[in-house]
Amino acid sequence: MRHTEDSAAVTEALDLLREKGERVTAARRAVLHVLDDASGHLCAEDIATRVDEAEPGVHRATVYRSLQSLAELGIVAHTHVPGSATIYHLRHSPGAPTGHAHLQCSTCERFFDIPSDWLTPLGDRMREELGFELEAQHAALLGTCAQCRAAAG
Amino acid sequence: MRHTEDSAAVTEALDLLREKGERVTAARRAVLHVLDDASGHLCAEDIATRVDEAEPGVHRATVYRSLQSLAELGIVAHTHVPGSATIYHLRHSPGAPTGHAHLQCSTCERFFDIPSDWLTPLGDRMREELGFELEAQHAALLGTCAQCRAAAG
DNA sequence: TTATGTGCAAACTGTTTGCGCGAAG
DNA sequence: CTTCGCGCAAACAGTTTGCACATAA
Repeated sequence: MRHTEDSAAVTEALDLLREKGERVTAARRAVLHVLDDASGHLCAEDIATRVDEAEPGVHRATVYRSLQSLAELGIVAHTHVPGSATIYHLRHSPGAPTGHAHLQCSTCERFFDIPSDWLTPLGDRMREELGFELEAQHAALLGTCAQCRAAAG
Repeated sequence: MRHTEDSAAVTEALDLLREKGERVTAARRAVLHVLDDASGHLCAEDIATRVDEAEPGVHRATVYRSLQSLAELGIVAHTHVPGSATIYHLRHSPGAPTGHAHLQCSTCERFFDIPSDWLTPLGDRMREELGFELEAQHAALLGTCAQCRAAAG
């Protein structure tokens, strides 16, 4: 096991694991570190690659299982991306106080974050008229970004 | 080749194919029939199954390819569904004048349609503030439906 | 006749799972 | 010491692709 210093966010997450009676393992610690370091959003495969750099020998399947349990515990959040891999990030990330929804450009495939509250009026309407509770951050929205629109004319 | 009567929508689609110099084949005709008959939204596999009933021997891969070309021609529309198969429907369907966006319940997996214009204010904001052009119908939104919310308490 | 679409099999990506071993508690 | 997580390999779903053959135009 590697003994890199755990950041505040990671320590918090590990404590939460222990509290819930879950085990703290090298793999889970490594996954948390990767997510903590990552500025953007990473898919499981990317995470596996980086985990394997820090903690060689950790299997991809383990990364998937770790992400699953961490998601169930509410430590990480995942966003489904149409037509490609699910992306993951730490839930109570310092940079994101409100929570954010995800936009993906269908052309260049880049992601853009928007504050969740942009979706609040829509969510309200769905609740009122359909009784449907929207989870704004759970699926990426598609469209075309400014750059690609300009490029396309 | 089967000689079932083509509906107006199917005839229109086939004409469009010819106009564009694309070939009218049994497989494509069958795919269009299935989409025309279908009330709800079907994934490629479902379409393949139904196509095979009407036109035995049509390969799944052909259905995928047909859907692809029909989508490029703007005859069918597809919606990516987080975590499962892409769903397809006829573009200028008689029942859907405005176009609709798709909601999926994460619990029971059922779909709900909402008018695209519910997303117009959000789309406007994205365009103004980010230059991002939202394609509201291109990805399903996730949440929890009234029934499942009630069931969960 | 000739380009385009098709059938088939095989690859591919993203993800899950059954099994026995190993390590956290 | 016991249970839970892990590594591994294999399976899975959804989709795409290279190739040779068939067929719409």
